[in-house]
Amino acid sequence: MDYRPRDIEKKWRKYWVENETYRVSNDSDKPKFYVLDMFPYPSGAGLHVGHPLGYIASDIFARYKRLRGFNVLHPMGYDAFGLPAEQYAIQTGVHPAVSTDENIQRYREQLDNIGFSFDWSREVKTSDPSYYKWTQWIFRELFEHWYDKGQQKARPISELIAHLEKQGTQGLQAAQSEEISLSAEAWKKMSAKEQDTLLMDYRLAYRKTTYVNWCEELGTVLANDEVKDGVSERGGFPVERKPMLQWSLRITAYAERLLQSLQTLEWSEAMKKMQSNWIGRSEGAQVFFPIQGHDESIEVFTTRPDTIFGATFMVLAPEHDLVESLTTPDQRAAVDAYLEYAKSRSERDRMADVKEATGVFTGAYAINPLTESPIPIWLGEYVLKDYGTGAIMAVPSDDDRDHRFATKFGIEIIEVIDKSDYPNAGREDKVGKMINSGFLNGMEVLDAIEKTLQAVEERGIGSRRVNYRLRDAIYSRQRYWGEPFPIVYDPEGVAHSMEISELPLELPELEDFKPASGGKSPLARAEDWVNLPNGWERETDTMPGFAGSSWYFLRYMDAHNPEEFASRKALDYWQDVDLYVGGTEHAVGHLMYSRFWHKFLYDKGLVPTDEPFKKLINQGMIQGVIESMMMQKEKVNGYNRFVCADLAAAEVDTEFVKIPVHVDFVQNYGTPGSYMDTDSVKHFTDWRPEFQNAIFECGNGTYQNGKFQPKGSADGSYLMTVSEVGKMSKRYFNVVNPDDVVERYGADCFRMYEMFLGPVEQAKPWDTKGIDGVSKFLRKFWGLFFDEADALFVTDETPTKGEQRILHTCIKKITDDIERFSFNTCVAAFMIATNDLQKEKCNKRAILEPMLTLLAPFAPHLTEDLWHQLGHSETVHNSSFPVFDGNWLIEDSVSYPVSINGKKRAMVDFPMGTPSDQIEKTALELEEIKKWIDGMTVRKVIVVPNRMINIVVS
RNA sequence: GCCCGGAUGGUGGAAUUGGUAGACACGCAGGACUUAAAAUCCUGUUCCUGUUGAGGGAGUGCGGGUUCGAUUCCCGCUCCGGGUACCA
Repeated sequence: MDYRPRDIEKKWRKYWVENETYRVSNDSDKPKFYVLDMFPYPSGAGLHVGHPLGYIASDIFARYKRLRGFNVLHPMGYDAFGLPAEQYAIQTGVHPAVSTDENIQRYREQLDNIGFSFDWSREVKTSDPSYYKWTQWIFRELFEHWYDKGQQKARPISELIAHLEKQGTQGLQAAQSEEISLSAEAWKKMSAKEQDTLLMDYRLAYRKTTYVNWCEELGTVLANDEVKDGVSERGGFPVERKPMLQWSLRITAYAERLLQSLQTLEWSEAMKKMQSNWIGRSEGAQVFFPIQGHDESIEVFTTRPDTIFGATFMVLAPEHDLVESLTTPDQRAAVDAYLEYAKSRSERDRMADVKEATGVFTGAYAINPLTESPIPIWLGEYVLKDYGTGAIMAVPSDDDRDHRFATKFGIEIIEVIDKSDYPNAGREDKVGKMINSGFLNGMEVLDAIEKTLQAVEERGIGSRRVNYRLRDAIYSRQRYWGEPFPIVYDPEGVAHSMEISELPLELPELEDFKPASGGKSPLARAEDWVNLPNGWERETDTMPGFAGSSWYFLRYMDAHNPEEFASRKALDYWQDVDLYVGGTEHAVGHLMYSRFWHKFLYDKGLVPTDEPFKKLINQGMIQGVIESMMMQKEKVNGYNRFVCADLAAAEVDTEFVKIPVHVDFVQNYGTPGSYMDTDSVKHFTDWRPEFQNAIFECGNGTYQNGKFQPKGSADGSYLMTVSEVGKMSKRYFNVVNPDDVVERYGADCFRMYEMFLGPVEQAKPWDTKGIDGVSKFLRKFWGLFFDEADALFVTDETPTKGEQRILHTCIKKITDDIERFSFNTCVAAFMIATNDLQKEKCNKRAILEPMLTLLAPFAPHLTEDLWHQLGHSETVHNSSFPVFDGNWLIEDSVSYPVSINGKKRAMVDFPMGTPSDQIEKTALELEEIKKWIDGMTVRKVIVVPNRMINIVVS
């Protein structure tokens, strides 16, 4: 019987669906294991061969765990809200729900084609009201809670109100936007609106005016990680800073816990580092600098309190609250001009010229609290409103930016650290001895920091303080295709959360998805929906992309529960995700927000664990080969002119642009010798008719309008192209669809080839060339079960020791390698075992059957087919993984390499357990060894039992 | 700039605790089968040197170090990939 992947794969996929083979129960005596893939956004482009890499790895692991006796949860679903569908709707009028569903269907077909073991009965979709009901519900919970820094947990807002009524803000340790001090009487006297505003300072989901990344083109606000280099990540449109009233989530309340519990996670160090950098904890001091002639003082945060004697000026952010009152009349004009300038500067401008200091003097002076000398107060855009206190004490002697500023504006610089003992130390290095610093003189920097902290606290001019770079997450989007906020405003403008019984609040139907006027969401146009009969109004913003994906892994545990986001029983059984597989691009976005939400739910006692994802594996990107031709920028006599890459390099004065070419047209693509022959050029001009009359010039001659004019005896075009490795994308014409590979080689082959390409975590270019090796292997493996006449031929004879050794070597290797996520070496091990068994002409059931189970996670279809051919009526995927027996691997003898000074010179066999001294003696007497030690002195002989022998001579 | 990764044959990669560098594949070369081709199978394939054979030398980005022994550990560089940035 021939191996025909197309037939058997279809057959068994149908069988698995009909038999609900991958359906998982929440009721099981088996230990649980939760394997999760990162939520895909179903884009219109469908899957390319890079996407399934992680899914294949996790599928292998899930199937392996199942065979090892675990009850494995391995679900899949869709992050279905998002900008692209909405942009598409604006362009075409197709409702985002419709295009999203089409895309999902396409994804599903592509995923099904690869033979994954997902339990599709648990599929979730974030845009489904039965799902986003619970996204809204969690938001509502966040709105109804504040964070108690004393107890280190979230508490209900009602308890905060009770506290305020009883004793005002006294004794309150809360995470908040601005520190407030208030008496109980003052609280009680406040209007409802005033109380609402005050509570917003505490709520975990709150509304306030923030400077946001406003993108005019998209008509919406973007999160920091949706902005790259000052333009929107999607579409590349300009982004500017704009103050707007926005919903935010107080993730900063959890900064310390998010940082601390990173240590408990099995994530790559790189990943943890990225998160801890993002949180950006720094220890230092909060110090108050009195202002000359004012009651107020300026609060700064510094990590270098030791340098305070060198603080010769202060700098405030242009947006700082005190700017108005500090500015003196004669500086007024200059300050106003600077503020005008600062406002015009977008984030992008600021980034562009980081090196150039700008600023203006306010005319006011502060008093350095330690030197007691007056120091000038400046404004400068290098000080950021949102970081620390929005004001700094500037120490030009020990800070590069302060130094640049002081040099430019002629401000005094006092050296406070003698670094003569550290000739290589830079300005900001924390080394050296204190000078010109009063009571600190003579101390080492680190001691001086501690001493200053003490002094600052003793004198009551400040205190120790920990600062975080992490900012609260802006949670409003002025879009249609997202979760509506479960918030209504009364006529006073006070925000109220909707009753749980009123959820889900569904999106209203709209005809037109363009943003409404005044930077408002398209929802504002659904007046019937916005305006409630009682005169109240709905919030018209919607939630951002990360809302639905911040908790989806919990919903899979109990995907259709209408009463709760997941039942207590399901949560207690599944606990958390044991293995999470996905790309690094979510390092600080999704992974940070999910951890934050999870900790909040944990505080509420709603989930049993403090962290959602125990182990994380990051799959590398599969890249594509990008082939381009060099085209002269200017047309020549009205024709486009393409030239060979070599010629283009020689014509230094001519400007060229790279025109990407479909890789299929290019000969030897992906190599330095890639080129377009005459046929390729013809294909190209057929494909891109706008270049029909173009000139194609190479060393061999010139091609135009279907004719090749050779130079000399050349017989065709040899137009060199430029090869690069990069993103697989439509615009480079290098996208490879997994469906095409599966059609040609079968899903089992595709799965194994993706794994064989290299370590999962490493980025690598896709190249179909090597796939034949895997395809041959699968045929060979199949062939083990059949005789020359292609009839099934498997016997019940007792296997030989050699056959057992092949099997058990393979079991050990596969088990070890799956456990350490080394799937490429697994494939190699299967190849070795198959080659060896073929040589032995092994057809014993006792060997071949365990081999099937071993291979089942990798090649689920082929193994299922052979398993049934062997007479089983149950699926191979519910059989049990073969047990390794080390006894079969015990050898009678060991081959030792014999080295002279670490270089291998001979091999010699010894019976197992030969004593070292005898090994040493025999080794020294070997013919091949003697000639190396003749005339030399043997200094030492090292014998590592069962490993090697090294003879040291001189 | 700072923080992480990485660099091994013509190519993808292997070497798990410091112990035989190049497993397993691709490609290439030669051979078998075939009228022929495809498919399949066999042999060879790090480089240099050696007419064959045997042998010898070099070799894991570069330069040094530790060690009997280094792809693996340490120090200093180069290049590539990713993250991040007036962060006080």
